[in-house]
Amino acid sequence: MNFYDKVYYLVKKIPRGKVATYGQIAALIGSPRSARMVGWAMHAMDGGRLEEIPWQRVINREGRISTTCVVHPPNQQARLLKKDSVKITKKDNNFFIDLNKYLWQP
DNA sequence: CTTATGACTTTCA
DNA sequence: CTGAAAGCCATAA
Repeated sequence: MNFYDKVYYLVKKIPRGKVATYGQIAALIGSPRSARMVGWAMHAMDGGRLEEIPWQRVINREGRISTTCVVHPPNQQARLLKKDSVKITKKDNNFFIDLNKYLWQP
């Protein structure tokens, strides 16, 4: 099992209505300092993966969406989260999530 | 093998 | 409190 597969496996385990941070995913994998790789894994997965993996539930430590990818715009992530019954706070063209309420705790 | 880069995090001024 | 800088580790070239 390579790094990506672990990331995808964990991301798929995030229950509906919850979110997780990059650092959290990295820590669960076993490399607490590989948060950037988690983000990279998200970027690397293209095509159908986006539909089967809840990538929108993975956010940065501030509970903010920090995608720079033009094909995965924040508004789409917000839309998917809204489907998950997650409350989104819009602020300065950025979307924030209340981690105290929605953070996933395995 | 060495160098550069990134959907991050933490620390120091 | 705010902002800048370094650290981290897996991939790609």
